[in-house]
Amino acid sequence: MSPPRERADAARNRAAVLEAAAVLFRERGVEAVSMDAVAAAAGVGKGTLFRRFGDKAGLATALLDEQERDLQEAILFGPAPLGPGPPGTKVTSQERLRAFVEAYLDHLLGHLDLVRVSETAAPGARYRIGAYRFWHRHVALLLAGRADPVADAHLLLAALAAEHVAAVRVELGDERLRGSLRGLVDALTS
Amino acid sequence: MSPPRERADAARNRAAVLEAAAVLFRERGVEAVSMDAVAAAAGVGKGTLFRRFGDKAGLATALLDEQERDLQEAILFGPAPLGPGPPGTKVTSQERLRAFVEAYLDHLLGHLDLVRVSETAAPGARYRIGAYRFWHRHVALLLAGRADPVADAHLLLAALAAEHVAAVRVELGDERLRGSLRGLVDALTS
DNA sequence: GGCATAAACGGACTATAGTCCACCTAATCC
DNA sequence: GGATTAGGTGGACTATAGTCCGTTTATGCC
Repeated sequence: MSPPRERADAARNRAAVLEAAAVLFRERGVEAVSMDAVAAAAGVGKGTLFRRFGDKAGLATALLDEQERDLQEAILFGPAPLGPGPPGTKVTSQERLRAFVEAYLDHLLGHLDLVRVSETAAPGARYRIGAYRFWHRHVALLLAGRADPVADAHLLLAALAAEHVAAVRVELGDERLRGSLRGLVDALTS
Repeated sequence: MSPPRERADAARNRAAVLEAAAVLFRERGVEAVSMDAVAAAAGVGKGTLFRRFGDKAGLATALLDEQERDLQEAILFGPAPLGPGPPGTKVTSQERLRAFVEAYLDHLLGHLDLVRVSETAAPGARYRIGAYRFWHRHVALLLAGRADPVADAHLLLAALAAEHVAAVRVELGDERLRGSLRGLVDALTS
């Protein structure tokens, strides 16, 4: 079974779409850009755009993919406290969880509109994409001491939903937002 | 300044729309009903429907209004632990918060699709509607012991967002969902 | 009752997401 | 290099949310 490679025209168009979308989103804001506009700017038909990315959330997810990979890498293999550090490193779950929340918030606040679209375009979209599963698994592992780490991990991630963070940020500002999340981590790992 | 009363035709149409919407939503599910269908069933033009309710979220909010009023009444004036009870009643903030979360979950799970639409139709819709403000104020008062009750109240309500509850419920079931929320309340009021 | 007016009405209109399918082409095999 | 074909392409099409504005009507006043 030779792995069926991606066809050259497909690869070209995928790159063109991502490039065009990145530019348009930066110039006009994610919300204000229609899928028609992205297709036109990429020199591609609507059908191609949707076949490849499914919907606007899929396009946003694809654009976020690279940055999220970096963060995921750092969590799995990077230095403590975000990552596990080299073998023998001493770091508590609480420290790692705090570091995760900080890092995730940095990531989120840096791409808030994009994440928001990727999470809210379709109902339940957030919970189906691979990234959520990754964050959830990581947090659940760090909450191993709790009665129901899986449920509690969802709870913590609810407070990190783009929609929620966007709304609360406007009212309270970044600092109080960060503070309350630190408080939550502490409350869950005390 | 005599208060300008609602015109008779307006009142009639408002009632017709709410009635028609309630029936259609029950029969076909909230998601599957278009605004056109609601307007047609109510014997009303699209313009009238949108003028009055703004958008689909507004319509859902109007439908929820009555039930939410009951809950709000019970919180403000009803018997303990959900309400304050008669003067002199002894009830802790933790007890009242637990009761609120239980009662709100009952309400939410009973109208999940409707609440979901009311919260997610427009970006940030959830945080602007009056009901959210009410729940937030109530929770913040009960969290008076915390360093930042306002921020922490948003945190707790994030875990009660319809989108979140709908997704987690499917994975964990109602019991574990309730359990994790009880755990959060305890963690925030310890 | 007739009139003035502000409010409400409703359907045509626009914009956008997302689907569908007839056609095209890159890769493969001989 | 020509035939084969899986997969890709793109634009016409549908469905729906939401807007606009000319027309209608309830209401208060004379």
